[in-house]
Amino acid sequence: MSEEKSLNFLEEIIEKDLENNTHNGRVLTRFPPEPNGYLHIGHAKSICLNFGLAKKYNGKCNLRFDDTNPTTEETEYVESIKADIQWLGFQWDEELYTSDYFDQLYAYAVKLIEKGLAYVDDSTAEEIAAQKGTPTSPGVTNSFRERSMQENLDLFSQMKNGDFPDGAKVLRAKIDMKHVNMLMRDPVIYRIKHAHHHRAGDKWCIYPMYDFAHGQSDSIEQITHSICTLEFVPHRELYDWFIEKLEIFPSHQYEFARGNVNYTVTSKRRLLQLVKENFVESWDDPRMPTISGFRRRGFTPESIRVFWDKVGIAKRDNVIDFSLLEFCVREDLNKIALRRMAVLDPIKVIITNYEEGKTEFLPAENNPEDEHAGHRDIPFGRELWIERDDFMTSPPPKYFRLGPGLKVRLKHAYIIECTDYKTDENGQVTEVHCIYFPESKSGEDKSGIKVKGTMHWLSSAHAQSAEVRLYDRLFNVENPASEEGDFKDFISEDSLKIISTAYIEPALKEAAMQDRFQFIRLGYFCLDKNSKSDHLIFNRTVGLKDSWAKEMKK
RNA sequence: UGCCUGAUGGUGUAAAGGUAGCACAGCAGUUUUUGGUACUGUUAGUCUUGGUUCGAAUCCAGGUCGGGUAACCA
Repeated sequence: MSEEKSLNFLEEIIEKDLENNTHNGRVLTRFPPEPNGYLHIGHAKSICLNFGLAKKYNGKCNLRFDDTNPTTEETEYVESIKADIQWLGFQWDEELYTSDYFDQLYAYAVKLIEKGLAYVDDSTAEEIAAQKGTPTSPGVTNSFRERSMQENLDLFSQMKNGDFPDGAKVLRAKIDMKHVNMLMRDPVIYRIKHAHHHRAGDKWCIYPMYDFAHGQSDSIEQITHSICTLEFVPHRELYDWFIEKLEIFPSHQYEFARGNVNYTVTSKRRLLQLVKENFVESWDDPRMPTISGFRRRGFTPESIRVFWDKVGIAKRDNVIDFSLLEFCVREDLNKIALRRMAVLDPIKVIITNYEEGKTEFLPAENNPEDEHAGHRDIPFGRELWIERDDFMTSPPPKYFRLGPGLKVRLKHAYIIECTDYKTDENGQVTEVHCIYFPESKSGEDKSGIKVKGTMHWLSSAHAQSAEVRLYDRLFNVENPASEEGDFKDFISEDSLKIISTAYIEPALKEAAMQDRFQFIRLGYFCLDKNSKSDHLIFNRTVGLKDSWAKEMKK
C-alpha cells in the first residue's frame, strides 16, 4: 500500500488538462537554456521538473537552446549543457534551437506588421527608454509609430538585408504605451546585430528578442505546458498577446519558484567572476554549484534528483538548507559506496608483541549495506598508521579511542591496548606502542574483551600514497549575494584543504573514475578527473555525520 | 509611487471549510566491529485585525511584511 503523494500545482494543472482532454492527452514540456554558461544546481530543478513531468504523464520533453543573442552564446556551452542533462539521467525527445526558427519568426514579424501591430522605430535605445515612462507614469508615443504598413515592411526588409548599422532601428510591437504592464508598452521585438551566430553563422543581422522568440518557439513545437520561473510572470501577458495576434498554437506559460540553496551563489555573473578571477580552479571546480562541479565532487545524479524531489514545487520564495543536499548524497552514497580505509594525518603504531616481518591478510566487507558487494583482504602487520586524532596522551571522558592504557578494536582486525608512546622535543607524539590480543581477531573473537571504540588503520608496509582534497562550503555566510560589500569577501578559507601525503589501502590502487568510496569514519570520496595511476587524487564529496565532533564542541 | 506575486515550526513542503502532517536540521535514547547506518522518542508552526460559518491555514475585507517588475539580456 503506497502512501498517496499530494500533487504540486503543476501536476494538478496537467491532470486537469488531461481530464478535459485539452491537448488530446498530450503533454509536451521543454527545457530552454540559453547556451551562454554552465548549468547550475538551480537549473537542475527545472530539468527535473520538465523532464519529470513529461515522464510522469507519459509525455515528452524537448531540449531547446534559446539562442537569440549571438554575442553571448557559444557551442562550448551547448555541449556542456547536453552532457549535464544526460548525466542527470534525462533524455530529451528533440534537440531544437530557437535559431532554427529564425525564418518562421521573421515571417511572424511580417505578419504583425501587416496587421498594423508592429512598426520600425528609428529612436535610440535611450529615447525608447525615456518614452516608455515609468511604472507610475504612462509612456508616450513617437512619430515612427504612425509609419505606414508598407513603409514598415520595406524598412524591416532592409533591416534584414543589412542596410543599417547596429542600433539604427528596431522593430516594435504596437500595443499600448500607457499599459500598466511596462512590457506591453510597445516592446522591442527585433534588433540589429551584425554578429556571427554560433549556429546560424552570418545569415542574419537582425535577431528576435526573448519575448518574440520564446512563446513563438513553444507554439511552433506545440508545447502544452511552458514552465518557467517566477520572474517571467509579467511576460505572460505579452506571451499570450503574441499568440493571440499571430493566431498560432496556444501554448501556456506557468511559473514556479526557483530553488535557492544557502552558502552559495548561482548568478551567472558571480559564477563567472569566481572562475575568471581564479577564486576557483574552473567551472567544474568541486566547490562550484554547477552541475559539473557537483559531478566532479562526487555527487550522484540520483542524489540531486532526490534533493529536488524532496524540496518540491511551489510559488513562494525559498532558501533551502545546504544540509538537505548533504543528507541526500549521504543517503545515496551509503547504499553504494565501497568501504575502504585511508589515513589522512598519520601517526605510527607499533604492535610490540606482533612478530616482525609477518603479514596477515584479513577479510573485510566492501559494504555492510550491500550483501552482494563482497569483500577484499587487507594486510596487517607489526607497524601501522592510525589517525593522529585517534590518540591522546590525556584523553577526556567518553573518548573511545587510543590513549595510555586504553583498548580499542582495529576495524576488521584485533583489539589493541596502548602501553607506551614516544614524543619529539616539541612534545609531539611520534610513535604509539601497543600490544595486541591474538584471541580477539575480527570474526573469531574469543578474548572476551569488550571495547567501546573501533578505529581505521593501515599497515605501514603496504599503505600507498595519495593526494586527498577536502572540500567544504565555498562561502561562510548563508547568502553571499545579499551581504554588504563584495560577495567574494565571504569565500571560506576552509573551502579546500589539500592533503598531499595521505595513506590509502592497497585495494584503492584499483579505483576507477565512476567508483564511489566511503573512507571509513572519514567520509565519501571519489577519484578526481586529474588523478593519474602514479598520483591518485581523491575528492571528498561529503563527510560522515560526526556526532563526536558535535559532542566536543559542547 | 503603479502593477504583479507570495506569506504554515529554524529550513523546505502538505492539508481543496472538519485531527495542522511529512522531510531536513536540532535534542534525547536503542542497536552497532564505522562516534557512520538503522530504529525509537521529542522540541518547534498557520503574518495581523476583523467578518462569514456549528466549524477557517483554507472563504471575504482591511492592514503588515517579503519577492518580482521600468535591457536593442534571457
